[in-house]
Amino acid sequence: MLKLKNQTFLVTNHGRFYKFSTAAAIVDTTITHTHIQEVSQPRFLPSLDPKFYITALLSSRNVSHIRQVHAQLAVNGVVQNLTVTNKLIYMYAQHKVLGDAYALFCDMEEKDAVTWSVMVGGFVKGGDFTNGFGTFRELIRCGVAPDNYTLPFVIRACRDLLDLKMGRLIHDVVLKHGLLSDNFVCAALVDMYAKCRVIDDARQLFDNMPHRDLVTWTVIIGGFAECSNASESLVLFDRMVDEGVVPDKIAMGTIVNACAKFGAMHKARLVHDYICRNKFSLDVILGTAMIDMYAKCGCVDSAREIFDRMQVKNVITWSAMIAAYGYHGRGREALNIFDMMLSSGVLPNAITFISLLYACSHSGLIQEGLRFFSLMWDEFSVRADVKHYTCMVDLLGRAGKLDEALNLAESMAVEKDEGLWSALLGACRIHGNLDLAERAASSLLELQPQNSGHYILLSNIYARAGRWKEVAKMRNLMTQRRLKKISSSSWIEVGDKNYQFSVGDRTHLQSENIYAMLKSLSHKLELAGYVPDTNFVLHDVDEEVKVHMLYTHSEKLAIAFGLIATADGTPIRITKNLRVCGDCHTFSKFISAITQRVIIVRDANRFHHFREGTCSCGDYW
DNA sequence: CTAGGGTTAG
Repeated sequence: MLKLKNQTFLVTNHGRFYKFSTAAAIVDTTITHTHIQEVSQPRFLPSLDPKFYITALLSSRNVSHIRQVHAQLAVNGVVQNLTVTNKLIYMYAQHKVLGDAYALFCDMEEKDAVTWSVMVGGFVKGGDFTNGFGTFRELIRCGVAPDNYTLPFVIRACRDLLDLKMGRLIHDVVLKHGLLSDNFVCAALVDMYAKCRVIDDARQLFDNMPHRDLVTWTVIIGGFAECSNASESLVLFDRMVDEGVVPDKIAMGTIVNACAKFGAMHKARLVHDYICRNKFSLDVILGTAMIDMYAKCGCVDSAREIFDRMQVKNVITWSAMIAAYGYHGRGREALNIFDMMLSSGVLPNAITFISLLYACSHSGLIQEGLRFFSLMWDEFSVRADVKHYTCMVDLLGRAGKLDEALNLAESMAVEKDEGLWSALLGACRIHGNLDLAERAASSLLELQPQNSGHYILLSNIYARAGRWKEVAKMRNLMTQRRLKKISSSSWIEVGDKNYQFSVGDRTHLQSENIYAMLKSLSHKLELAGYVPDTNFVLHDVDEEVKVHMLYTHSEKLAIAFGLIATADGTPIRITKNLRVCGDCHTFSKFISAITQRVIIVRDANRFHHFREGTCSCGDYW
């Protein structure tokens, strides 16, 4: 061992030098492992029982502690012990010192299965997927058999990267080594397929598992929710409980999220009840999820109750509550929560400000919105990104300040995305600025060439201006590019059941009645002055077909079903997984007027209350 | 000595 300058130590091991700084080189091994500490002069003991080092590493609380043990190991030659070195690599990786972990890994003359999985896992957990895959490839190249520890890590990397192609390759490796029977491996595959939205493959693996454990259940339940299959998600949860698998708080969090996503109020109450009965603590994650669930089921006051009862709140909790008030059009209360947040000493982040600015725009709080927009950088060093600008464009646009909205968008340093152009387009709706609308729509088309809605929109803007050549061009482009339909669903809850409708849905048992209801309504709607906004249908189809197409929106189907299935006086609550088109809003407005029913539409997490032909919530339809 | 699922916005 050499002492360099007076603070640095070099320790040799197998002819290789390890460099340690002051804190690193010193371990007083005469005292127990819990007392690793700095002393002025290093005192080294001869090699000790590997177990000692393991315990020392286990109690290391920071990188400097790990380095100290490492130094001691190097001096005493214990580094050559596989178990100890593996643990050392593991600890370095845990503390995200991947360079040191890898240096050690490369130095090892002999590696075992643990060494490989610790290294692959270290890279993947640290988010370094390239090196994670690289190390895995190296493992294969060295003729080592991948095992049930290593594989979940690489599968997880595929999941995080949404790399389905690689995922399928790894799936083959799993089959080749007969490891599908391992729950960790299989659950990872199910999760990977679900996150890549190949839910059928996930389901198939899941169904073929002999002993499904809680994690796999959680993964598939969350997977179906993520893939917008509400009924399967909720049903699977019940099936899991029926089969005697006891959910933990993570599983509860998953089902809470499913309820939030689908606005499944009845189920939400049951889940809440289950959580109370089984005495789950309202930890910060589950509590926050429940706030979100109640808010997205339309019950912002229940959300607030949970919020008030939570002992620990983090920035996500506060942001969720602000967002909840925001999309219910209760802007003042959202601002109030923000003030409380600041008083409690929690710092807002970028998402907090998105929620806050949205709350302002949906409640018409123009001045406040502008104030927060400048304050976020000046006082909280949160830089405005495109989402914040979108909120501001929305806010100014709704207020009729189209020029200011445009100026703001122009002044942005960041690139405009789809949401920003949509907000500008929304602003154009109010003030009919054709040039800007055309620009916005063509930008949308450029950004999302696969979204057929943009083509139709632009085509109609041209049609309105009588530019038929361009209309034809749009039509041709659409056929050329063989566009996928954007799939959109609506959910409605009647009693304790949830019903899902997709565009043009005829699978529902009461389809006949639903379409008959829409037909019988159409006359009354017409009398009331409802003119279908054919903006959202292609221009060169027959008028009759057009009107038919208008009545096949998932939301309208759901509302018609709601009129049939619910008792008079019950508000109809619809949840939609995409932002609804303008005509759906107009439609809802007229339906609420002629039927005297309250219709609550939730889309893209915004709530619109239609009562006797009016819409609250700062919407400009 | 190694392993998995969960919170806000979009």
